[in-house]
Amino acid sequence: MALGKDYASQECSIARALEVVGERWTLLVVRDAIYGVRRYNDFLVHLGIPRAVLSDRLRTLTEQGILEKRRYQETPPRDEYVVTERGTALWPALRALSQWGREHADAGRLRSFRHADCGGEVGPYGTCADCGTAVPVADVVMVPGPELDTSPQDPVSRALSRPKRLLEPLETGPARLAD
Amino acid sequence: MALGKDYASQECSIARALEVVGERWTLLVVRDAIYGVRRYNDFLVHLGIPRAVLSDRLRTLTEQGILEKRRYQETPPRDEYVVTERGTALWPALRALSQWGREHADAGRLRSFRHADCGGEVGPYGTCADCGTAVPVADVVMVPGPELDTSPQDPVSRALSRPKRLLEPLETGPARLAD
DNA sequence: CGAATGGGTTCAGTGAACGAACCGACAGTG
DNA sequence: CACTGTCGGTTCGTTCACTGAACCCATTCG
Repeated sequence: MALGKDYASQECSIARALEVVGERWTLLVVRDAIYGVRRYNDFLVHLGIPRAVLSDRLRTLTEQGILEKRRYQETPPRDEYVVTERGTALWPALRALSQWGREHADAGRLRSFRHADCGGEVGPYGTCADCGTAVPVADVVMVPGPELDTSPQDPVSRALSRPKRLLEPLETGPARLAD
Repeated sequence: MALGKDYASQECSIARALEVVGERWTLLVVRDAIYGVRRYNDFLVHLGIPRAVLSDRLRTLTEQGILEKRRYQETPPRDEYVVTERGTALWPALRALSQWGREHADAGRLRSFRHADCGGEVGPYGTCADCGTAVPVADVVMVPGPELDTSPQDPVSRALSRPKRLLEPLETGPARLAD
């Protein structure tokens, strides 16, 4: 961890996890990656994070095998950051934090998560309220709630204010004019 | 959050949660509180955290209603910090982080969590592997694993290296000589 | 009396985060 | 060909949180 020292004295898997993803912004970058954000500029405008910090987090997460840097076009060379299996394994932790935030930090219903197969809501333990199965990340659909701002400025927030299956790449629209 | 700015631009319950518990050390303080640590000095020696930071975290967590400051003796005046319902509600997130740390950050089995009623292991979704029920925090027993240091120096680590039910106060032994 | 304990506060030094500026490669426009 | 814009960064000065050590006060033990 970057802040001065790590949690070396802690014999604890929570501390080990926080050494990897406990820095400021890191979990939000992973969250965005699971939501389908892949490009440097999309992370930048959506998070409002300083460029130097974003570069550092993307590099660290890539080194840790949580993201994978992938060239998606050659001229000009452009890379995207795709979340790996190791990264999607953080989804239960993020979902639990999201749940806690909803119930204990703002009380708003900004987004909800639903099971793609049957439409049931994903409950506090990650299982579908309707069919009871433990829903894998790829089968989760993020649905905007009533308290989510309906007219955000940046294209990334706009793309994330529509229902969207997790892990699928984000279509930010005005990226390549040829579309 | 304390580092320069908060995550104000983020319309996201994960960001709201991280504003409250996302600072360095904060989640480890909550973890210790759930493990049964209650006293300033016990947090101090177990976490190896600077005093000023610990004071700040305890004050902030108390203001947020995650811990409750409670006077347990009058002469001399002594307070303890007890985790509230709002604090124990963070357990699913901590358990998920712990799970990720075990599988993706160190591969060691430092501790495991078991269902007090039937002894079954608490699985990745917080349910008991044996009887299938979603195990509430108070019914979780923390069991030291094979890779945990068996002879730690400080009394808090020693108390936590024996099987122990979560939320129950820690007995650190040489605290009050009259016992 | 002197030493130890519990629960802090204060302070100087360091290092990370912040924001703004800059940069290089390329693409499209006039 | 020059101009403008986009993408993915790096560099740099300032600010601010974390760190470790020292200090403090009330009380209690020997």
